[in-house]
Order: sequence, then structure tokens, then C-alpha cells
Amino acid sequence: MPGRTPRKSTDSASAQLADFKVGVDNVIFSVDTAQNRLLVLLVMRHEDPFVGQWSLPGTLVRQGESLEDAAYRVLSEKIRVENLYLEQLYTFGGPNRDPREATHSFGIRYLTVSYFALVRLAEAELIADGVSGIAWYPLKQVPPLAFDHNQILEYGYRRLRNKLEYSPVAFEVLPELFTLSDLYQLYTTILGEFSDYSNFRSRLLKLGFLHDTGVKVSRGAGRPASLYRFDAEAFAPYKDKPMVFI
Amino acid sequence: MPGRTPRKSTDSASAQLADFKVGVDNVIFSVDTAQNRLLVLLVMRHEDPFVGQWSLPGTLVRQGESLEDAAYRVLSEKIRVENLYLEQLYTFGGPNRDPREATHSFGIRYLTVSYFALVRLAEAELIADGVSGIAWYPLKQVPPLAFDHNQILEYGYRRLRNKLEYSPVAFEVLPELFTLSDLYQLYTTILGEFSDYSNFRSRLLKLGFLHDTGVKVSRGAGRPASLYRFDAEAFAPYKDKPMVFI
DNA sequence: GGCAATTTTGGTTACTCTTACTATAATTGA
DNA sequence: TCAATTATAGTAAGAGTAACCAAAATTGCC
Repeated sequence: MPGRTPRKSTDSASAQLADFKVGVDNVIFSVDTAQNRLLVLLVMRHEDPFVGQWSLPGTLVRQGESLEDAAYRVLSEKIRVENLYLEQLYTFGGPNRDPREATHSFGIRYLTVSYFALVRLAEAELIADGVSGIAWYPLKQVPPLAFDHNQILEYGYRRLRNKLEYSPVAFEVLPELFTLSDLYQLYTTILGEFSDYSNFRSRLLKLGFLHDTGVKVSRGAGRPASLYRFDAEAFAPYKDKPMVFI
Repeated sequence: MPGRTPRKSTDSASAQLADFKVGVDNVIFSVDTAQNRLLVLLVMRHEDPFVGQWSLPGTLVRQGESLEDAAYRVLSEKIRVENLYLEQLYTFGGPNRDPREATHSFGIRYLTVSYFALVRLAEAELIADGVSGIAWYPLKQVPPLAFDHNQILEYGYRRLRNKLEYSPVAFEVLPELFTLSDLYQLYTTILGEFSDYSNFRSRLLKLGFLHDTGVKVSRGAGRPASLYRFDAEAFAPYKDKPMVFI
């Protein structure tokens, strides 16, 4: 398209195109039902930019590798996990978001595609190799992170709050068996106070996708609670419907 | 981190990293209230891969340019528009999604960050420069597109349907002044039958963010309808609340 | 063992919202 | 002027919600 680009440059566009390295960074959440805390997985950096600082687990994308493959690869390098929920979050690609852009060769940009993941704490075994620091951090205690990772984390947390309201992601982070109180605590710690416990119970139970196993557990004082299990099949009718789990 | 990469390769990671060109592609929706059709903006390709085929308006990202800037740049090259809603949609970056990866130099990958935009038809003047084909296509009549753009479009359409249910994006595509029937038609053409018109009216009106201008318009037979205006301030209380506009 | 505190569970009641439907008003076209 | 059409208004039954309350089953302490 000759003669119409509104910028300070020639029309042979390739002259001014940016070259990119592409990374993926994972925001991996879990919950500690015992202590009732939302956790996020962080890793210590051992390489050049931001050495010694905590960061989201990420990697650069390799030749022939899809973005999602790369996301799974980092994950599998850090934790051994049975089930996990993974979805793409947001892409950060502005100039100057990575210090390597300035130091390295000429004009390379660093773009990152962030992914959002949920895992069950009990099923996620951290891979400690002696060298790399890796830890579940309570969200409230997350330190300043490398790169723009605090921003990415904030983005992931927003996504978590949204998804919690109208999709059954709660059951991706809760243990396989959980009490209704666990479920309620999860909602309140993430969304804040939002409903009476008693009403929450009856609403959820009426929907019919929580099955009472009959097993009772006692945690400290009080009447023992029933352990429930999420029934994905029974949930199916609500899939893709605009339903709100307040 | 020496000695732990589970792949067929050396540890000096940079050897196997992919190099990327990054593009943005816009899924731009509007509605024709007269004919009651959902429209998407397509452009004819004049360059090498997929010459002569329709595609989403897109471009490659330039040096120093942010992703969003690039999205706005394409947009402003194609249409002159007063207001517009723009948000990032999804990033497609798998290998082999662009034929140039095979033909061009060694190992370059093409990644695209897609954006989702809504504009008012009356306020969007298409920029015809004699050369480039550009057109509003009714969604149902979209032909096979270049690259994986049909997939991106499908993704954008899904986003539109979702957003329509719990956010006031309808007022981004409707004209400034609209009748309640316009609004209802928009919802039904995009979401399908979902509610009685009478109930839809009273529900929306009770929420209090639609202001009756008092002006009446007559379109063919039937009683003239009032023109309404969306009041963003009055809507504010519902912002970020899990409210469904079914 | 008994009692208080605690937590789960199962309600009740008033109120709001939704749904399905009916009726009336104001226009156009024949 | 009348029929068709579209907008607007309202109503009644039923479903769902919110704010409570009470009983049941445990722990911990005396």
C-alpha cells in the first residue's frame, strides 16, 4: 500500500519491524484450606536480569513449541501435578518491559504471554532440585517481583475473582473432597463477604452438582462436617449458561 | 539450571529459542440497526501470503510500538471513528500458523495478538483509498479468511456474546440514541431468543441507566418508540458487580 | 461427667424478582 | 375508517433471595 503510512518512515515496512523473543509466564494459584489462604507459586531467579528476585515461573518459547506447550513445560519443571486447569491470561508486549531489550543486541523486544493455572495443593508436589528456590507464597505476602510480574499477578488475581463468580473453578483448587465450609471460606477469602453461610449452603445444594459422600470430618470444636465431591456431569447443564454463583 | 531440561537439546537455551515477528489483528464488530445484522470489518489482502483473500485488519508491530498502539494504528488506517471500545482478545502463536514461516528465512515464527473492538456504524467512516478493499461483512456471510482468521473471528464472536450478558457493551455498538426495540433486537440477534420483550423492557428500565429523551421515532407501522440514551454514570453502581443482563 | 463454646445443618418467613400473559396506545397503509 | 403493527403498561402466580432462628453434634475445660 504505497504512500499512506502515517509514520516517520519508509514504506518497505520490514525496515522498522520489531523482532521479538516470546516468553510465557504462569500465574499458578492454589489454596491452603487448613490455613485458609490463597497461594501463588513463585520461583527465585538465578539468571541475569533480576538475579536473586522472585518471579512467576516462566520460560522463553522454543522453536517448534506452541505457547501452551511452553506453559506446560515450565509447569512440569516446577511441580508434579495430577490435574490442572490452565488457560491463557493476557499478553504483555510493550517496549521496555524487559531490561534485556536495552543491553542486548539491537532492537530485540521481549513479549510474554501469561497463563493462568489452578492446582490442588495436595496434588502438587514442588520439584526441589537443591538449586532453584521455589515456594508457595500467600498472596498477601508476595514481595516485589522481577520484570512486570506484579502486574501480571494482579491481572491473574482479577481473572480468578471473575471466574469464581460464574464458573466452577473453585473445585479446581479445592481438594477432591471438601466440606461446604471449605467452599464457603474459599469464596469469602477471595471475594470478600458476599452472602450468609446458611443461604450459600442451600443455594449450592439445590443446584445438585455437589454430592454428599456421607463421610464426616471434625476439625477442632463443633459438629463434624460432611465431605462433598463436585460432580462435573451434574454440572454440565449449567455449562456456558450465564449463571452466577455469588 | 544445568542438567534438567527434558528435551532433545543442549542446555544453552538460546540455541533453540524461536525468533518471532509479532502482529496484531482486530476483530471489529458493529451493528446495522436498520437491517438488524451483526457486522464485522474485513480487508482485502494485497500482499504475498493469501493475496486476494479477505482478512481481519492487522499489521506487524513496529519498533518502539506497543501492541495496543499497533492495534489503534491499523484501525485508524481503515476507519475514521469517534469512539471505540478496544480490548485484547487472545494470542495465537503456535508454529505453522503463517506460511511465511516455511518460506522465509530460517526459524522465524509469526505470532498474533488479537484485539476485540466495537464501533458505532454511523460514526465509523471507512477509509477508501481506491486500492484497498475494505467492507463491513454480515457475520453470517463471512467468507474463508486468510491465515487462521476465521478462528480468531470465532473467538471474538464468543467474547462478544459473553460480554453482552454481563456488561454494557451493547451501548458501544448501538447509536447514541436508540429505541428499546433496537436494544432488544441487538440482544436477540446475537444471543438468540432469550426473554419476553415486555419483561426485557421493564427489567432494563427499572435498573435506571436508560434515560428516555422523550423524542419519538416512527419506523414503518406501529406506535412510535421513544429514543433512549445510555447513562454511564447511572450505570456505575453495577460496574464490576456480577450482574446479568439476560 | 457436665457445661459452655463452637460449628454444621436444616429450616422459616417476608420480600423481591421473574415469567407468562393480557390490555391499551399510537401509528401506517389500504 | 379499519386492520395490522408496534410500543408501552400492567398483573398475578411462582420462583428465588435475604435475613433470620433453632437444633444437632462435636471439643475443651472445669
